[in-house]
Amino acid sequence: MEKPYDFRSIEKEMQEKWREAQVFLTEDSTDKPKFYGMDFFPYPSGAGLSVGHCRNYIPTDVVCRYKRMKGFNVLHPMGWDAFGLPAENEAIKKKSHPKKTVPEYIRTYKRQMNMIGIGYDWSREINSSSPEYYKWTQWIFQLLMKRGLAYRSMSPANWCPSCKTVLANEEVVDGLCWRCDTPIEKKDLPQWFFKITDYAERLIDDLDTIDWPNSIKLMQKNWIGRSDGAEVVFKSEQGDDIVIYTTRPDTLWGASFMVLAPEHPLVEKLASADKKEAIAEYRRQAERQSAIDRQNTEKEKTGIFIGACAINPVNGRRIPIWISDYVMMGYGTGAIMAVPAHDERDFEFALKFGIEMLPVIKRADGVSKSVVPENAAGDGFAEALADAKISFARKDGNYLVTLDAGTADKYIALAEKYLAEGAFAPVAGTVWGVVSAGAFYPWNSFEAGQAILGLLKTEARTVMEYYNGFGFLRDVLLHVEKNSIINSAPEVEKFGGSEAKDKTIDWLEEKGLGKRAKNFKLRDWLISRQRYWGCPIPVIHCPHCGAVPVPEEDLPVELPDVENYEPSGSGESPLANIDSWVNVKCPVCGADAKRETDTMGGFACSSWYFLRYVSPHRDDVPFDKDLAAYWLPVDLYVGGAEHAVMHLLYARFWTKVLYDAGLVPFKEPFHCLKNQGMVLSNTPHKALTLEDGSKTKELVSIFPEEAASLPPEEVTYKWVKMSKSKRNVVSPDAMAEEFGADSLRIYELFVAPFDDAIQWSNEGMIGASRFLNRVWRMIYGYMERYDKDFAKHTDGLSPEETALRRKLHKTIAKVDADIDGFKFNTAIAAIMELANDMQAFYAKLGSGSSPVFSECIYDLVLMLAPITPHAADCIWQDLGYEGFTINAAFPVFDPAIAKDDEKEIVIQILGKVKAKAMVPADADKAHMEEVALANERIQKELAGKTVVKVITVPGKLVNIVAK
RNA sequence: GGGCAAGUGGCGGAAUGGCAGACGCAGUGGACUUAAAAUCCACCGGUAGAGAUACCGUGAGGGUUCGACUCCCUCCUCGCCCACCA
Repeated sequence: MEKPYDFRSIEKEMQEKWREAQVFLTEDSTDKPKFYGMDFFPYPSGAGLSVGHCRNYIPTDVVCRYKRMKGFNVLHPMGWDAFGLPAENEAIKKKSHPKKTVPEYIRTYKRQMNMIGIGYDWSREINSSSPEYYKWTQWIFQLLMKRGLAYRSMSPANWCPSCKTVLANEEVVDGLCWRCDTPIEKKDLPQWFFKITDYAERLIDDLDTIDWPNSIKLMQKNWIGRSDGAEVVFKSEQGDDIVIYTTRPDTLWGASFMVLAPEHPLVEKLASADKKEAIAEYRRQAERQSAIDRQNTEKEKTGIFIGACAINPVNGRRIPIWISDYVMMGYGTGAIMAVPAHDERDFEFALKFGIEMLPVIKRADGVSKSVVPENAAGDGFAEALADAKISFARKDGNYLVTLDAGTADKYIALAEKYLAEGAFAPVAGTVWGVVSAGAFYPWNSFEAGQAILGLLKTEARTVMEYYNGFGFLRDVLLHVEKNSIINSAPEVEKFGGSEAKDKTIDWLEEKGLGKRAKNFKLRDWLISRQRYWGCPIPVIHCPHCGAVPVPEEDLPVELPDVENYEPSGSGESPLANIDSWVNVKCPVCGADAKRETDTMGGFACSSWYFLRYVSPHRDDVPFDKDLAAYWLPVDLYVGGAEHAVMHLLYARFWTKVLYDAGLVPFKEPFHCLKNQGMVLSNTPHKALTLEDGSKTKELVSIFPEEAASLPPEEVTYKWVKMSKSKRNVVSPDAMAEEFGADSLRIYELFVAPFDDAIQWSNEGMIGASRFLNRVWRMIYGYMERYDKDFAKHTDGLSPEETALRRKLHKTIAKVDADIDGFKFNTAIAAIMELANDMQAFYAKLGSGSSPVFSECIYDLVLMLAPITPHAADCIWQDLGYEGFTINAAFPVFDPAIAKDDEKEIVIQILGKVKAKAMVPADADKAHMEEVALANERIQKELAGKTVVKVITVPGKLVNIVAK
């Protein structure tokens, strides 16, 4: 039977048949085990689907189809993350309205998803911007309110002046807006927050219970940022309690000063009268500073002394209180003790402002002893350096240290003395500086110390550049202070490292000076957006009753239709202008009241959508409890790594809240998470031109049109992520049109491992297409001879048939394991190998027939079915089978058939391959050894040598150790 | 500055302690064709050699092992994420 591989008509035909037969409709009640496979739902954009999206959806589709064939009841739904900034910004740009653009884009996305053959159950399609959906987003918002997890507070929020809204911390990347790269400002606005911080501990601990990529778990851990330490109460001289947080309570004795955040509430009270004006000015400056400046670690430290002192409770020492923007009000207690000997930032601050520094603390574990030898105090070391002229500067993150010649001589003399005594301590800082520069590796400290002395004595004696020179500089400067070493608490003295820290906290608690405390970098989740296109916050503000939830029977609070929805920038949402909508009666007391006019950020909508899929049409509950208990947690969740700390953290938080409320029986929503690799596009770049016209080394991406207009030498191509804003997106449409959806599917799976980034090129598509064509021709060429009863004709097979059948079953084993393990590239390679063997067999077969060849066709089609479903179903039906491959059973591997009779083993001498030999597959070690030693070639090699040892690995190799 | 992941032919990649380069792309030669495309066959890491073959070869250096792309240590490079969090 001749049938050209006309993928255009075949793919269309199959997609129609699937729709008519409703093959992807999911049943809820079944005896089969369940499998819930899900993709991150996309926000519909005008650019349509890219080949990058396909890299997400195709693998999930393969696994879901495969699971169906393995006997699972599979839920594989899709929906639209339609609310939010991206959709709204795009509509503004196009001078349209999101209510118009979003449905339009959804149609395109859906068409493309169907075009590439993704088997979604469209009867469960959801749209986060439809009232039927967001009614329940509002319902969950109120659940959070009831549970004390949603609150409104006035606070300086991240304000994007371009998007004209506030953003969550997670949405600020390098001080820039995640959507438009505009620098973020601080703005004081009343904002709704979710108390995600209450769940910080659980959000870290439960990571251990889920099967996620380690890198994502780590990112979440770092983002939540748990640290263990203590809160210690210092007293101001006036008697106020100033609580500081530290992770190093064991260094309390080295506290040299105190720093408060500029906004710290006690600053006003503590500051001396003459400093008030300067403090106010400093606060104004700090506020004006954009987040990007504040985050710049290279910048000089700033701060001022507030004219007051505090008393260190452990030693009664009086230390000055400063304010600086390197201490942040939002973390810990907004106050720190500064220990220059142990903290580089404190050290730098002390240097900048000439604050007296206390030296390091003696400890038993040797760590600090390496800095100061036991007998250093009072032996002249400090005195010798007391009148040193030392200058320093920070340069590219390093300290440039200059010693005057006299100081260098003294330093050398002392260091030599210590070295002679076998103590390398005084040069330790120097040693580590140079060691980390790689100059003296792999010497030990003592040897390195001597080498460095040698350097000091020669031309390098006056100016040395230290990498990581903190330790050295600290040692020198601290000893100039002529202070002897300060001890820790006597009870703690003999402990070192983390034990010292722990014991010190015990000691502090015992004395009532402080307590154990944990801190998190995670802040509460700011959910208000001063924008139109989002889920309205279901709250009414009453002058008497405060913020009152809209009664459940009045939900959803529908987003009103407005012509002009663009953000005003006033700090209020456009909804605030609709008087008829805003003015309502208080549901509690009936007084005149106003609706909340802010909307929720898009991440609220996506924090529970995986629950809605189980019962998308229920209008009485957000989700059916029993069905949620049946389907969830999600067995496979696939999407990009860019959501590591946003969506994935929020969804985990909401799930835990629902769990606590008794609504779901699980604590984690996504059992297994996979991140597909990025798709990179070769994108033109040019040198960044500064305002004054000079060009820098930094490259910025440009559009293809601009690249074409520039001289070629000014254009550099770089592989960067596909994004609409760079106009380097490749759409799947052209690929499907030229090569077919099935070829596109093969190519995207085959080109690289699932989680590797790929550099997109159309070149490889041809290989996928060729392979499919070859398989097609071979199967249709044989179709008239195809024997459905191949299983009954397995006796009296020729050696070629046995060999092909063996290959078939080995392939089944590999493909099965590889699909299950997300190794699609090697699964396809194995299928290609099988097809190549079949091709060779087929060529020899001529016009003959073979039941084994029929068996191979049957299993090959079913192995291809999840990967190339259109072609597979077409062949399936032409072979005379009813229905669709997705309802057939995946081929079953038979180990008895796959087993080899004979195996080729490798014979090595001293690990080098010298010969090969065939042995029975189950040959024992003795037999293999015998064969190896009898080998002609080996005999020759061994002539005149003694065999010391023979290593034999059954079925694999014999290695002869001979001298 | 910190963390994570990776580095293998001309290219994408395979092999996770046992024959390095599976599978595919590109390339070279040949068959078919009036010709081209498509298809089929052969070759396809480097050096030496007509050849069989020999030696070298998985970012660099060292180590463990009978045997290392694979495990350990140090360094280099690229990528991603985080970054004044006390």
